[in-house]
Amino acid sequence: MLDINYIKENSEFVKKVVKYKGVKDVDVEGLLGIYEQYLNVLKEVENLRNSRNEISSSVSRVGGKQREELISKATKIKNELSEKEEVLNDLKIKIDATLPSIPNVISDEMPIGKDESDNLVLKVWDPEKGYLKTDIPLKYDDISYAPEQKFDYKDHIEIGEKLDLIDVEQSGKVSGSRFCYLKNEAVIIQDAISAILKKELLRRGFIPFIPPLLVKERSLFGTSHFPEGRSQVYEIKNENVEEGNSLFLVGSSEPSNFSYFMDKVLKEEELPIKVYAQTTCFRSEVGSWGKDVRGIKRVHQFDKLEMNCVCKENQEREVFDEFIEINEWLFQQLEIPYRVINKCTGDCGYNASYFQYDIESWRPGDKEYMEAGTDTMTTDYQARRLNIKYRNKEGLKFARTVNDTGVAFGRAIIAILENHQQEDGSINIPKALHLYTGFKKILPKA
RNA sequence: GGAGGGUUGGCAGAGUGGUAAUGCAGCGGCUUGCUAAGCCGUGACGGUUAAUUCCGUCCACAGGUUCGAAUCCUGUACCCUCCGCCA
Repeated sequence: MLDINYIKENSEFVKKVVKYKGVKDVDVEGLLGIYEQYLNVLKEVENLRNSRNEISSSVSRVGGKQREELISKATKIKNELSEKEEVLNDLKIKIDATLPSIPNVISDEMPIGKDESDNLVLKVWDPEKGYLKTDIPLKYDDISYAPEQKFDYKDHIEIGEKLDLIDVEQSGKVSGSRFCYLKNEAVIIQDAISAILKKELLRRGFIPFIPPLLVKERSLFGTSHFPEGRSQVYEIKNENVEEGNSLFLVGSSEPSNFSYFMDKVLKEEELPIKVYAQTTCFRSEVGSWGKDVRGIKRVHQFDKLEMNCVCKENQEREVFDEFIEINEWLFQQLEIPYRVINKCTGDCGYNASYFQYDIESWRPGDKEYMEAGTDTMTTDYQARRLNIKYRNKEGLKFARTVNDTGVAFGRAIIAILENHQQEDGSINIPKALHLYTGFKKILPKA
């Protein structure tokens, strides 16, 4: 959420950002108009309250007729006040309904563009060649630099079925479309990736979390997943939920993790606080019917290790850079070709985004780069909504938040199966995982 | 599922109808001959002002009663204790 006074002072910039991000049904001028009205009524109300308070405090000091007069005077003010307060309240409700839908402003490093085709490719890495020379500006849609096909590559679902790693037939019977059973070595690979990443994160001073996965509305509002992304979220609502209140299944542990700091005042010296949480995530995926229907790329339930950071002003860029460095480190460990993308205004996810990178891994099975993780700076946009503050010499300040997909396991497994497949149908396991998998190869079943 | 207690500033903790004590921490200042010190100031948010000016709001949240509510009434949320049931 933006500070309304910031919007007032930077209205032209905010209006531009709304346009660049393609956010609909947001009227910045209208909001500022209502705010002006609100301030006018607020002044009247405060003046009336002042008179009432003055009279009231003198009532107890006098007696008799004088007292009667003061009380009747105060009663008159009281009636006038309640009318004005009603007007004030209505204006406040309008502001509260509109203000959260104003998106965060953007970094001057964020490219301005309509959709993903305007994203910038920052760097490309290949296990055999290392970083590619990218002196020519690379277009998002141009994937000519992707690794060469040495034989006829299969996609992960074909590999998964053949090697008995993925079963989407039975999950269809059990739970419907877009679920899966992971089996055998696929599960062990997930555990191994988890192990090497957690080791690295602990070395870097992260705090491990196991957070709640069912949360109240406030948490999802706080990270700006609500109200915009409400349809993406499963609502748990029946007589078994306490006191009839709905709970929501998180689509990422980000809301749970940041909500740990909700309504807290942190000490300046304890920042930055970096946490990670490996959790199951649930997404309804409405509106993406027909897209990525094959396999486990886009499913209703998947496991993810999320990295989050609460920090102070001026620390956020350093954290953002560390997060993407960790993402790159992991994919290099897994020996998977990837590229790093600077997301443009039209494709930068939710309203909180100030600056955002994606890491995309190569999928030889479908000949595409696939989003594997997102690193986002949100300034104090989420911290305002969650009321996360820290104290420094100047007083209380809103904290900054940075979030990043440490690893989305399903997609990492897709990348490993597809990139490390051999012509004989086996899969080579990246060296970094050997200690944890206990095997170096997945062999075709007899 | 049943019964009871509770929620006050960053933290601790008074206050039961007249407008939020006190201690600690943090921050600012003074003192530095009295010894890991002492003294003074300082809650948050909003509006307003030349201003460290003035005003308003805030005692979990939302209503109500009252000239006036942390205090009385109603509802809700959350925490704790005990009983029951169960993993």
